[in-house]
Amino acid sequence: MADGRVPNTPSPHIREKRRRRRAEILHAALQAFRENGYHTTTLDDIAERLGVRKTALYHYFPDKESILYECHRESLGEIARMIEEAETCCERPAEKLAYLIREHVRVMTETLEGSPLAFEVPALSPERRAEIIAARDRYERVLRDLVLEGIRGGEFQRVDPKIAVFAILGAINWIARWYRPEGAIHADELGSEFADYLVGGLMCRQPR
Amino acid sequence: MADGRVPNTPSPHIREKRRRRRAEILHAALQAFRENGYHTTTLDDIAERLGVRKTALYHYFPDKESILYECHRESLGEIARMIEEAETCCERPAEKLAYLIREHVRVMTETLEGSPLAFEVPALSPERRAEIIAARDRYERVLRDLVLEGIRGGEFQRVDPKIAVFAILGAINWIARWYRPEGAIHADELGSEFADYLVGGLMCRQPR
DNA sequence: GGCTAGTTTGAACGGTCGTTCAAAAACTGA
DNA sequence: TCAGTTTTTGAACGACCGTTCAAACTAGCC
Repeated sequence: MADGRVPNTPSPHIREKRRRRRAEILHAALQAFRENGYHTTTLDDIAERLGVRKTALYHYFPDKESILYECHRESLGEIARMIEEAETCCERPAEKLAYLIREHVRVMTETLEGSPLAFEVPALSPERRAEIIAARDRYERVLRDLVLEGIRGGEFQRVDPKIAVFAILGAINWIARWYRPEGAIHADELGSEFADYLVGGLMCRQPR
Repeated sequence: MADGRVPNTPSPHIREKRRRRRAEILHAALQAFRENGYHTTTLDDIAERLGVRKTALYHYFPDKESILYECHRESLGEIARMIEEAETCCERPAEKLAYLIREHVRVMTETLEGSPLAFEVPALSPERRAEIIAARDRYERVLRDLVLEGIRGGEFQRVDPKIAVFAILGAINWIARWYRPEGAIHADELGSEFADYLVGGLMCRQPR
């Protein structure tokens, strides 16, 4: 018993299988959160979508909150990726901003399938909430700097960047409250309309 | 005992006192909902703010959900009043829309003190939820018609009215997520900036 | 001052739901 | 096929919290 054996590191196949199962759980949870919100979805709800008992979930996540937390981390990862891409693919602030809006809308509709994740931050423990909020703040700062840059360059009107960015994020996050994947409004059309509207509202009225 | 006496109708003074107490409870509840959200605030939380035990609340409301429901009704009442005023005080669609946005922002910051009421609709029972959603839909329709009118009159760009209105309401409702009464951003400045930005984004770029 | 109606309280109940745990089942790899 | 590991299960616990209720307290009113 007291052999010096290190716990076996699992085989790649097992590892991969587990990773996929975790992703499945997160996906089921996200759907449940979308339909009922975090607090009213029970672990049974999530488990039922996977054809399994709720106790099985504990093999993958230590508690319910961790499931929510991982959902947040994933979507914030996408946002971060999005920001990097905006740097390389666009030049002017207006273009970058439009790109970020379109991509954020895409994340909302595709990855999250309209799940109101951003609404559930208060459900996290203080430490995790702080982490998620910090990441969100970094994102907001990028957007504010973009607006500021646009104003300084004479492209944008002299708005309060903070207020403008809150308006933009509000419009985007609110998507979770009405968007339905099977609905009439098409996702990429939505992204373009939002980008036109929200960037257009910033542009100076009389060009040059 | 079996005298034919009808249960006394309470005196005006008593009636008024009770009305005020109900309002106090709703106010305390609204603050609690703002800080913790509906599901995580307990009746104890609300009662504690009033220096009273939770069971006292049952003298005024039959259950927790009814408290949330009355909060919704009150704020929807304000919205309805706001719509009527917009009819009489403004002419052109752009003006009406700007007026409604400013007023809605005022309701969000003053009456609700930033409480994210609009986020808590799913917590209501099906019937009540339906009622609140119906009222909200009527409001959205007013806004959509306004946008449509603006487009037809050549004032606004040819956007999808549905999408534009969702963006506007998202921006406004999101205020509850970041606005703090004691914060740096002043409430009426906020309303004006929102109106300028969100109506401006709809206007045709090259006026005549 | 005393009767009545209005208000608050403390104790307790009961349901829901997250969580624990030991045992069973299914799967992996030789 | 079989030992070892991973995954799932069922039963049960326990905490939290909305709710009930009878009793105590308070305020209005003649």
